[in-house]
Amino acid sequence: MPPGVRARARAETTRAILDEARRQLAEQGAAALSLRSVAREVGMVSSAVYRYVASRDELLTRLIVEAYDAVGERAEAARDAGGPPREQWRAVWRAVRDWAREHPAEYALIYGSPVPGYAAPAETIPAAGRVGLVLAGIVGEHGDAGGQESPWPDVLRADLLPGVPPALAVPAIMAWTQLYGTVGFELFGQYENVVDDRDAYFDAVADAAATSVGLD
Amino acid sequence: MPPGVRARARAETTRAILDEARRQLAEQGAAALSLRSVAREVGMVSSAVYRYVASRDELLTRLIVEAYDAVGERAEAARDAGGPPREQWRAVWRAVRDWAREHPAEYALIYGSPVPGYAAPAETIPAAGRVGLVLAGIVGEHGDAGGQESPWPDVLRADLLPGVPPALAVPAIMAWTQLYGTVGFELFGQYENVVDDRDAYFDAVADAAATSVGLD
DNA sequence: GATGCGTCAAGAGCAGTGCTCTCATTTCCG
DNA sequence: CGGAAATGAGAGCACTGCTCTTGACGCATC
Repeated sequence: MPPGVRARARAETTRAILDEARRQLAEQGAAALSLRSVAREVGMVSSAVYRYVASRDELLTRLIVEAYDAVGERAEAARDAGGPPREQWRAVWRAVRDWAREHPAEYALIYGSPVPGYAAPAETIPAAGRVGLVLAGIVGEHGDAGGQESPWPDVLRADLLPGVPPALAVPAIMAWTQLYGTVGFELFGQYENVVDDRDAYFDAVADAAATSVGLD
Repeated sequence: MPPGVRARARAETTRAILDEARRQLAEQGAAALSLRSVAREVGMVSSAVYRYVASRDELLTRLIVEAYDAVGERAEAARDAGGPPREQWRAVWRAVRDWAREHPAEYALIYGSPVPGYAAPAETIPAAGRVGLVLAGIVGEHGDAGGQESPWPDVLRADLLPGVPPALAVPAIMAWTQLYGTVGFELFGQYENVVDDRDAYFDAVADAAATSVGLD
């Protein structure tokens, strides 16, 4: 069965709407994203857009999933480029940072303050975990806990990071947090007049984090 | 000269507007904050509010400054409660986290994604630095660099953290970032299904950070 | 091949927003 | 006391998300 003219047109229109929405998101941020102006730009009347997208919130949800997937893909590609563990780790960190700097509005959408009145629906959850999985994978494969008992309290959900030694689980979560904290602070201007050489600082943070999760 | 009826009324009206705005911010978030509904609630017509607040952005700016001051005050109070350095450090961390959990919308306003189209004006800068100053103060007073050369690249603005040993400056910035990263992740739901015991986890992070900046 | 079902775009309309302008009233100060 | 400044009210503009109705079109079935 060929998709049929109608199905094809629908797919194309949907794509056009999402693309235009992402464009506007990138240009003016999530709060300024307007269904009406997306419609205008795509060349239809606002009410017609509702045939393709149930609401403004649903449009945002789709953009969120796409963003999670985009950064996740970049992180996975960085990991797959190989090299020694520490280099892999740094490559993934850099990939996240680079993606964030290329797509600040999308980064803000997924890691910034939640859009008010908007609760992330379930379909975003798997996409949201991809970067974390990549980091956990590196730690699980190459992290050296030093053969010690875990000095950390037992605070994580069980089976959260399979393959990661218990003594490295908490450090891994801390490192994951540090990654997004650092990228967020840089992106949202908190390092203005604080950190001069952002590249070098970021690499230093990545390296410190690598040490904390037992790489090398 | 007594302030006069007019000046007093003006101060009261301004206060009422700001209070109502903060209430709405707390209840529905920054994007849902509407000058018109603030006006309604305060009991005047929307155009009259513009006699007190130049624009919605200016209203947000005032709320931002008040929020920075509030969390800064709490952090200073925690430091001033005394105790050994490590305890002081943890108290400040907890103060920030507690304030954030009590005022999530305000926290999101100052540390979340910037409201689109909104650039933080200069008057927010001093207020924004208060918590960082508190942390830097503790490190400067009690941080022990171990007498070593700084293994960190020279990436920070000169004279940024007076009194802090050079070897501890980068760790201090990293710790400051980690604090807000951790609080933000908890607040914005990234630890959902990840970290079970948030209190214990947070204390563990605070402790690790304390060690990294040479406390004890 | 004609027909009727379901999808689709368009338009009008509702309630809300930020912001500006005008106008009347009130308070203050010389 | 009278003019100047400050204040509040109202109308109005251009915009938003979203709903409902109306008319046209593609397409599978009879």
